[in-house]
Amino acid sequence: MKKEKVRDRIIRVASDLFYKQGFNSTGINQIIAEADIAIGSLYNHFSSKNDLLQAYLIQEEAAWFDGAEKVISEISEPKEKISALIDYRKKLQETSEFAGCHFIKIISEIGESNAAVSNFVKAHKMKQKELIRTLVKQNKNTVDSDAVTEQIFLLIEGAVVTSTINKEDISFDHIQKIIQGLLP
Amino acid sequence: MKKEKVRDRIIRVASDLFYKQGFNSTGINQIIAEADIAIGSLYNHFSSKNDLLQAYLIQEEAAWFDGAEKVISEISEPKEKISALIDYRKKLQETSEFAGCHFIKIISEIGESNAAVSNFVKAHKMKQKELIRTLVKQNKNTVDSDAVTEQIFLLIEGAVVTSTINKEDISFDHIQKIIQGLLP
DNA sequence: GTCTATACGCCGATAGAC
DNA sequence: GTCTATCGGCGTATAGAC
Repeated sequence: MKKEKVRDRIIRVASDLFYKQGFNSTGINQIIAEADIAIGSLYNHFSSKNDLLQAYLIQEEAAWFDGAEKVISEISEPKEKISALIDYRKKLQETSEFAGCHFIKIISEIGESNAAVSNFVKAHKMKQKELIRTLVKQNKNTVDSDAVTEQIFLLIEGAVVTSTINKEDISFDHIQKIIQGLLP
Repeated sequence: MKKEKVRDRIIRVASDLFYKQGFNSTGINQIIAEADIAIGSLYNHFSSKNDLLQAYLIQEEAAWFDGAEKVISEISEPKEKISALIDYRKKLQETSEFAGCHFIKIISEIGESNAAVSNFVKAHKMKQKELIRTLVKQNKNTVDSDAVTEQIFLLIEGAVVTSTINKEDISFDHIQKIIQGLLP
């Protein structure tokens, strides 16, 4: 196995800290200490903390879709693919100890103060919705695909924030039932 | 009209800043500058920034329920009360320029680092859900009140976070239709 | 109970040696 | 390309005068 590159280690450490304790609560000094590098090395790879934030978001988006598509591709029935997508979100919450959605978190924290980040998150959520729409349309006899897509998307978002606040995953079980009832 | 007390002015200014630019991004110095007081006065009224955070959350919860109950009490039909509650959330988003839910925001920012805050937010969301449950049960011929309550709650939470990211209120129009279709 | 002055530490970022 | 040393500023909080 190839040795992990310095840049990758910085992103990995920073991602973990940004996610677990928040972007503003994570200092450069903590990142370099946990990554076991000097501050000069960090600024050799990233021009600013903001630059590191963007790398973090790009990496998390890639990981999110890689994981989602892997789960979906293992199943043939569209209706079951949608169920698997919800289980995927549920599992992400469980493995992170209900730390929540990376993208909702960062928007909650920085608001509209950084347009690049706002736009990235907006685009990310749109891509998530389009993935749902694709699966809904693959499902035969769905009456109003767009309305069903919207409802599924909103229920998932609601379940994610609710499970983050309550530190439990029962919301995902609720929406599984609702959504399976929605689909023919 | 009675002159606004210093303590109230501090809470008002701090609340606005915590909401609009985030808790961690708001410094004590900014609060005292905008409230036009000295730092000694702030620490005379609040023992720490954390103490001020708690006062902020308590005040926002009171304001939320005052506003919700006012809107609901003006209507007699339970089904229309639920519709009015959704419009209330929509209006809150519009008047804040889609700044989002105070409680989801603070949890996203501080995570589980402050148990008092986590528990307060969890209890607040439970109260919101119980308000919905009361209205659902008042509506005649609802088949499974608890399941419908859960679904309405999750759809509203999903609409709030989605409208915050997209800076638009169309999600509320979507859930109005869905929820009106759910209720007999 | 409001004020000013200040303590002490961490913040992000840069300079320049090697 | 990684390192150490250091900058200027802002963070929360306290002391003590009035």
